[in-house]
Amino acid sequence: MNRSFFAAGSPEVAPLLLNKLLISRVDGVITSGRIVEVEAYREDDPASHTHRGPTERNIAMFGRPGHLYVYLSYGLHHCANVVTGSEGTGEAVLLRALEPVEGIAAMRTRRGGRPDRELADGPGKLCQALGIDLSHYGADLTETTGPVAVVDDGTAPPARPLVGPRVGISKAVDTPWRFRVP
DNA sequence: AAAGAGATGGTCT
DNA sequence: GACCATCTCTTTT
Repeated sequence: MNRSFFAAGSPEVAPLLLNKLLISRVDGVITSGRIVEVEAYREDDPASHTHRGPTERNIAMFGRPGHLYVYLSYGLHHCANVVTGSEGTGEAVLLRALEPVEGIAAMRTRRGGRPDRELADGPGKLCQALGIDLSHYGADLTETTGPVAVVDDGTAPPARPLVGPRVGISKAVDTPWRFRVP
């Protein structure tokens, strides 16, 4: 993807990320999935990690767009975000679900032999399936030779994405910034 | 089918 | 010391 794609605000970029591919190359294994569910976050948003300004954890969200923000959720799971907006604005799009495309056998192994339907249908699950963790913090997603990348394979985003409230948050629960492929 | 609870550790107050 | 941008397993309808 061109870097300019990521320069708009997270609520604008989020639906455009639908149907893009997320590709990882970890331990020499290539796995990929189509992005089918996302959520937008930004600094003026009480539910965002950046709402109280830059910290060591969230600094990537204030960095250049098109890079990866990863954090540890509930001490157990990793969650992957695409940084958007201009540098310094503190916004990102959380990747919530993928439809597995490539390397499905490796995903099954990483996911402990769970049913295929549950390989990447959650933010923690997709990171486990693709092998994404804190070692990929800040990775350049526009660099296709890097460990993690967002790629446009020509599939257009849905004309009418499903829109709804975000999940798993306790503040700004009514802000409709979750987008899904129908 | 739905609801509840435990796991588990970093981050921020 | 409280609070999580979650997942899985167990228990209850």
